[in-house]
Amino acid sequence: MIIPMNKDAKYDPAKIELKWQKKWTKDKLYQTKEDSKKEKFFVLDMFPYPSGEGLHVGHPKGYIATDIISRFQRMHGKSVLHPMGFDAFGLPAENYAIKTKTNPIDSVTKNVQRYKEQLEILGFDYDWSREVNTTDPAYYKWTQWIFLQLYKKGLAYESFEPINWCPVDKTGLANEDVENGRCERCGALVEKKPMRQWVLKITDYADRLLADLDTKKPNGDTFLDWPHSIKEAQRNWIGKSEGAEIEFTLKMANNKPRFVLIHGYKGSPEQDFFPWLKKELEKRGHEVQVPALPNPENPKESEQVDYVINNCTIDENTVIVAHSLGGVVAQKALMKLNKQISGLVLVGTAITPGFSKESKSRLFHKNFTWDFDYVRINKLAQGRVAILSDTKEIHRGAFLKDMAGKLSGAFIETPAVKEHFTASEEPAILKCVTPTVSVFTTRPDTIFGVTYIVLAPEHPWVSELLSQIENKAEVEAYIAQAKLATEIERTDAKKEKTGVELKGIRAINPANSEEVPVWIADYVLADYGTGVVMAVPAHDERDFAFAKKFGLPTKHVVMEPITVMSGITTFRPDEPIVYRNVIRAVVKHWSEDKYLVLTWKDDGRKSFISGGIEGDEDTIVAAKREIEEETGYTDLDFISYIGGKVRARFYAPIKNQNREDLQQGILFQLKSNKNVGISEAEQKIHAIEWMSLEDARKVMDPTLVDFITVNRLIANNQTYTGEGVLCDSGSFTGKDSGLIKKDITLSVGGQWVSKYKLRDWVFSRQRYWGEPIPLIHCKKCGVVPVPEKDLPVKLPKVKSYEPTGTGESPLADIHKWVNVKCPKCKSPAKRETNTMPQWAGSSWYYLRYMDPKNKNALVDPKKEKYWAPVDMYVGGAEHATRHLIYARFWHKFLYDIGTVSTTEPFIKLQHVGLIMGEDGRKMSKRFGNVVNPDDIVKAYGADTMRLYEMFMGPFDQQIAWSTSSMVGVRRFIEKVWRLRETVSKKEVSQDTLSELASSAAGSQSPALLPKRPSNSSSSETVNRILHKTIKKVTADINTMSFNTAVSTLMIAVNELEKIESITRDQFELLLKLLAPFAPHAAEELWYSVGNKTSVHISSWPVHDESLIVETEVNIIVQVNGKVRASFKVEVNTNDSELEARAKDIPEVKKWLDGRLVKKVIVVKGKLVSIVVV
RNA sequence: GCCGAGAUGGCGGAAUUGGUAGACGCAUACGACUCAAAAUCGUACGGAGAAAUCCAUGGGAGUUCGAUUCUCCCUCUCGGCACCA
Repeated sequence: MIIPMNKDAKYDPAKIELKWQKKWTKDKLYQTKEDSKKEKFFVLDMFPYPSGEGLHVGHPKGYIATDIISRFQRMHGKSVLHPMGFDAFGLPAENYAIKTKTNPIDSVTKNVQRYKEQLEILGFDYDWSREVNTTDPAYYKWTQWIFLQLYKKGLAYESFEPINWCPVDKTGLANEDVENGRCERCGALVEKKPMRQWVLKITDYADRLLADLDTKKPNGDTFLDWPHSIKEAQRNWIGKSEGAEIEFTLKMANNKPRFVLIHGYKGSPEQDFFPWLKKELEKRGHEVQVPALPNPENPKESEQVDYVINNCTIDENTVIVAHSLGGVVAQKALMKLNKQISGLVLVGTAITPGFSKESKSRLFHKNFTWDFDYVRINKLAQGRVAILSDTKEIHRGAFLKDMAGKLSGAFIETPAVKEHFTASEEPAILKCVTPTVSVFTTRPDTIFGVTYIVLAPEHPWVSELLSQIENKAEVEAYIAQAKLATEIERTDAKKEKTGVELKGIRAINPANSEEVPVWIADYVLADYGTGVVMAVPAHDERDFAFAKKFGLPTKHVVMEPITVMSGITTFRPDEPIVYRNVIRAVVKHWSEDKYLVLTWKDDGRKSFISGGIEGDEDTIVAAKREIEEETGYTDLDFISYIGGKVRARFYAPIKNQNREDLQQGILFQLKSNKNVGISEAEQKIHAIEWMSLEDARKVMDPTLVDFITVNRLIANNQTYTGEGVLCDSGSFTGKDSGLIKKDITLSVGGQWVSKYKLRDWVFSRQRYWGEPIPLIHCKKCGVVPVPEKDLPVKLPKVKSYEPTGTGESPLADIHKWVNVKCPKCKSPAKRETNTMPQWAGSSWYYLRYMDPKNKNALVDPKKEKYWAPVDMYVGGAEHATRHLIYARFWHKFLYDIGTVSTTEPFIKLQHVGLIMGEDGRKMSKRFGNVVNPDDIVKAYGADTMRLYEMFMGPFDQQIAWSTSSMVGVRRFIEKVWRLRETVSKKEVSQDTLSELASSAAGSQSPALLPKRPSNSSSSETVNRILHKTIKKVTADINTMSFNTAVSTLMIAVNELEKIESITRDQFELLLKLLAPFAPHAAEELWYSVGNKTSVHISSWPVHDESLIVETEVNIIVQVNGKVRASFKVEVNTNDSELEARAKDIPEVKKWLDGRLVKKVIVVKGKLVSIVVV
């Protein structure tokens, strides 16, 4: 595109830009040092990935901004660190290598070179002596070092769990690399594949990553000055939710063990927990025997053992639970019987005569023998042995732990309700003998509404229970199918729900002891929460959809907040309330899509049919009765209940009483128009009408229950997921659901916990072009870290980069490299062949800029202390939940091990809005809308491009490129150029003037343009213009409002242009303001007026407020809020005079004539607002 | 569905704590300069109207002397998350 430009202009960027770039480099103008006398400023760009395509015009936008900030801060006398580097490991370079069979090192070197050239022509002030490259072994030595530290702290672990696998790129992916079930890089559908991999425990840092987003400074500002949207995206990604973890006991229909409960010394079946445990077990359908052992006060071994053998049924279906000395009896009986049993639970049992903390000797010490064949006991109990120990019994506990070891039994240490398990209820024992599953819920308040529970198909219990499931084949088929489905298929919320009931297993709701069915379904995710959901279809949409599909019941336990009626039915607070259960019936026409609506004759309100339920009358019967009474229709079918229960409080005028109704909606359909008529009394009260639901919605009062009902019918919304008042919830009935969540959790023995959506970081890539993971696998020693002195583990050259898809990277074939000696035992071992993901190197690169050449440490602590943290970080918002989370995670870890001194890496973050193509689409080769910065610089100059990108619009906003609009900023620079000629001649030597002329393009002599006679050539006017500009530009750079900063400069130049001449000092002020934006032009002009050192190391001007103050202000006059006139006045004119002046203006008088002035508002220095009637 | 950001002339956008809506730039029109063109300079530039004046910041209400700005509801656009219990 050809844009008309001033060919005669003396401004020729091609002549000056390269010249200054060379000089700045030669002078090392931008090399920076740790200077303890100066304040530091660390301004950072997200470093680029050098692709083969080079930069397009959108990439430098952020770099221009940081360059402006960097120069601005340098001119403030700060020591500025503004570095640049390259992130070059990863798939694009590797895929290119595969295609061209070249070593990625070569293409990376070439691309980096090209990128640097493109950056250099824009005149950035990077300190290139600090350049880093993630693929440089001297750099990735430290990436590997960080991995080793993570490994040593247990934060890197080997896992064999199924992970996201991209079948095209043939590598595992982190959760963060998957977008909507597809590989973020290539778009292929991601599969679940079990795979050996290295995983970083980022979840250990979830809480801190979340909390520090909001950490406040002492002054109340948040420590992280980040865009709200990025913080929010991170919060979302971490996904903390608080809720309850509650245990549900499972009950099996088959394989019901029978229990023999054996009491201890001085015990009996009526004492301690025995009666309660017996009842609880029987409730679950178990047969229970509790023998009363002879002589409990003075027990003898053989007497008690024989009693058990002779009086109890002990076989392979028997579980023996024995308390205290009963445990000895049980073991002895078992040894004597020598028969297999189903299980043995020893509760606070006795082991030797000296087990108790009481030293006094007891008779039974002698009457019992204290030898046990633990191996045999374990065998007889089929390995199912559990030993319960009360945490309060420290002395006994030590013995029990030892015993558990010998018995190879489960040692369960738990606080008993009463010491030595002597309370009347000891839930720990029950838990031990009955299998339970733990559910996670954020709505424990709805627990009374649970009608089934659902396990994830992968839940470990499912395979454990398989033998006891009646429909085993069906369940296995479902699990197999769930495994086959891709992530995207499984997690599609719109998909119809699937699932299978585990027949023969029931779960017991701990809130009300109700038995509910147990299902597995793939809508429950194995790796979130506990992998088990308590389903409350009445108050959760997913549960409802599932319940509806499989015909599971719905139970409402939360009433919607009360609806408060008005008018004739306004509640009368002083009178008593009658509480009722009420039906609200909607009756559909026999042939049309219309419904019965009543119009109340007293106040004209419209409602559906309603009436109280009498006593224990059936709801449907009550509804039919009311329909007949109020409308006369009798021939109807029940269709369904409508939504949840709604509570309403109102005054019933007909009955003269206050009421609080708990309303249940019911839908009926008429089969015919059969009508028995209604009583005269009813006819007087209301009229009947047929309406469509939409019409009914329009005429019903939005505050009334009927409105909720009709909305539900229209939306077909059957669940109420909000908070409200509980009903049918035992002792919690009537309570506010939002307030008792924790109480209800504790009451069912649950705990209040936090869960996160964030998953651990899958850190292995089965690819070539990445940092080798510095570990060695030894057959004897297992996984052995590479000693730090042997770092870096260099990536070897290979012939084929093709990924293998086997779970190993192509490195596995480089035998020379793979086969090493174990660092520990020196026997033959193999290197880990997985490499690190692309995000590894970028997770800490900002630290290396502080000390890029250090061979002994990642960063010198002194240098780190000086430069950290990053004061300003600019980059794309697309990194919100990957790079920025990973880097924060590593940084916090490095803080924990003392490598860095701050808890957060980036204090201020600003994201760049994308530059789109001229067609509004993303700039891409594919669309052919890519604009190359080199071409733009050639045509307009780097300064024009810089100014234009800043002027386009708000920095963080996405805006389309427009080459034709660039001419405006180019004209602006030319204007500044011409302004140079108005600088008073006597202040600048002729030499420099001619020097400037000679550097100009073309040979035509510039005709001096006729100037308008200036309205004031006084220095004062110029100073006012300049100082206002200093103030605004300074403020705008600080808030990154570059577009208005540029426009402010334009305004200033437009104004200065009108003035005949300005002084050199004044012109220099302008150049300083321009310098960060257009560094070449500013430098050229700066030298041209006689300076010998760079404008970029001059000092930023400070505005003088006294020069800005205007003596005259414009006052606007409003009449009834409309602007009618304005006048100029001295700044300090007082209110009454302002009012008088305003009222005196003819244009104002016109509006005041014949009207009464009601009020006058005077805002000093701004306006007079007159209100008239 | 949930969370976040946004919607202002032909176009990109501006507007301090609510106080003259449309700064600055592009495009357009006219004029000056020129043989002419380009460039430059000047003038105009939201809509309706001859004018007075009226209407205009996605739509609708509200608070206020006064709303682009504050509150509520709705529509649309962009970004993030999404069967997260």
